[in-house]
Amino acid sequence: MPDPSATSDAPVRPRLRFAPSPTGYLHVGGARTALFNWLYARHTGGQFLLRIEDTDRARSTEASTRAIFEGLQWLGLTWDEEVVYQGANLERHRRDGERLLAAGAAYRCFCTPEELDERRAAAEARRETFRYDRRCDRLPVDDVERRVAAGMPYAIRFRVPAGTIEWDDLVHGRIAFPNKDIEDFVVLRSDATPVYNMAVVSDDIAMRVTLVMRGDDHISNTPKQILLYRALGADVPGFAHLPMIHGTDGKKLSKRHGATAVADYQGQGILPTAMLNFLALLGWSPGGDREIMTLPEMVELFGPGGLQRKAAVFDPQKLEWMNGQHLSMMPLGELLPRVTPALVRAGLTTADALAAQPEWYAALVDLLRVRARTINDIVRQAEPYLCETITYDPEAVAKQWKDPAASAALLEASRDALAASPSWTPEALESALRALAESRAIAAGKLFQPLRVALTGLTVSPGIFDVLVLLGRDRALSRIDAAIRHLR
RNA sequence: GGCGGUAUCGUCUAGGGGACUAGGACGGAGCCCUCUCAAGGCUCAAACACGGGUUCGAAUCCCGUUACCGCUACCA
Repeated sequence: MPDPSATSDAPVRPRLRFAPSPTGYLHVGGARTALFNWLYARHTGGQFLLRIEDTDRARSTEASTRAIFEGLQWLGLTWDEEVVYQGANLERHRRDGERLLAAGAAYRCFCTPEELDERRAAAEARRETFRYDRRCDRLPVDDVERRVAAGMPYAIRFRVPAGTIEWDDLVHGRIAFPNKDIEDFVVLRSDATPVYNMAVVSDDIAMRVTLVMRGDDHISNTPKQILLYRALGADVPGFAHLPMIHGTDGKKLSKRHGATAVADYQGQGILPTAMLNFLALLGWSPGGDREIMTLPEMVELFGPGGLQRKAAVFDPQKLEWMNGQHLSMMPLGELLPRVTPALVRAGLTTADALAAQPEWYAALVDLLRVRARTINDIVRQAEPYLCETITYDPEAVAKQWKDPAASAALLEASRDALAASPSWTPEALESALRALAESRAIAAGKLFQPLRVALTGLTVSPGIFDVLVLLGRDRALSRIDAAIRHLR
């Protein structure tokens, strides 16, 4: 059996990259871009690479880089190979820029940024479109040499040839830009640092990226980049431009819209798998009515055919609903380790205490998760079962213990019926209480609701018999006693 | 302004010339279940931006218009 990778015509495995700038936290738009790149790579058996675009020294921070790693790790979007730091490749970017000059694809431009600004302003005042007029490209050779010899600073500008640049975008189909609309752009500044498009193309070539998948705000950068690939003699990769994510008001998602960092959602008790599922559906659909998916299912179903061209609005409500779905379907064994730290952080218990009674703990979470949409919801509901004393919710008292004397009497009867039950199981307790209700000719609910307040202090909880069992005989009976004392 | 992109219920979307009286989901309204709250089940309201073509036939193809978004730097 020949090794397929050894044959020269073996298909190239796709190589994709996620290339965030470390200028803040990992936001949901970036997370979705990462997800789509990751899904494509995993689906095709390709590679998913990570590049930190830290060339903007002023805005890049180490904390942001860490936040990106942590966000990606939390989501489970693992990357292949070493992380590439763009800043480390500055020398190559410069060499590639100079290669352009040497090859005659670019020229020296002695116009200063100030002069350019002036001309741009003047053109604008005349209501004309400003485009660099190539004056430096028309400088006589000896003039250029004289200026260089004199140490005059210059930028390196790419000479855009005539023609049209077009490509088949994986999400948009064919996109074309007439070259006349692309001005001769700077690739190396006068301080010899590379400009964004130069650095990106240089790195993507070096990383052997075959598919550039990114936000569609980069569509107009693409023709310039294609020009650079060609001038550098490199293969042009494929492109896939994903739609933006907007806030509820239809504008580009920003801090104004509240939580935009994936860490925010982590803090709200959203599960990574739900976050991923939700993000996947923002701009992609597997077709048909499929909505709830696990990560492996997404990997299997993912394809460029389902990619959307229109910007999507981020709807936190649907995210929460989806999280509830994932909360319910996730194996308890996976859920528990995520709930425990939240419970501990809330000061309701300790990890050791929970570990001491694993079955009880599992039963508790299993009961609570049905009516929770986030892990934080579970935490909010867990207090009556984890803490020794409870507080009575004033509204619950007002509603269910309207007549204290009558309520106390009812509780007393319930207490006796429960205490007399031969076993402390949901079934036995239920028949005990229902028999009591029947003997008194009252609706069972008239018994259950006041009892619920006595047991939990609240008007809402899991089924009353489950609560009774969860609390255990001693604790349940003593809480009823306490409620009776409170009422008298 | 120039260039590019986009346009199906409030939102996410299915749809890729006839199967569309346009389907699903979130959210909303209501009903059922029921010890509360959830979950679940059922029902209802809710959309093809507009105008021209092409075609026997258009949500689907083409062209305009409009609206929205992006880019337009020696930012990334």
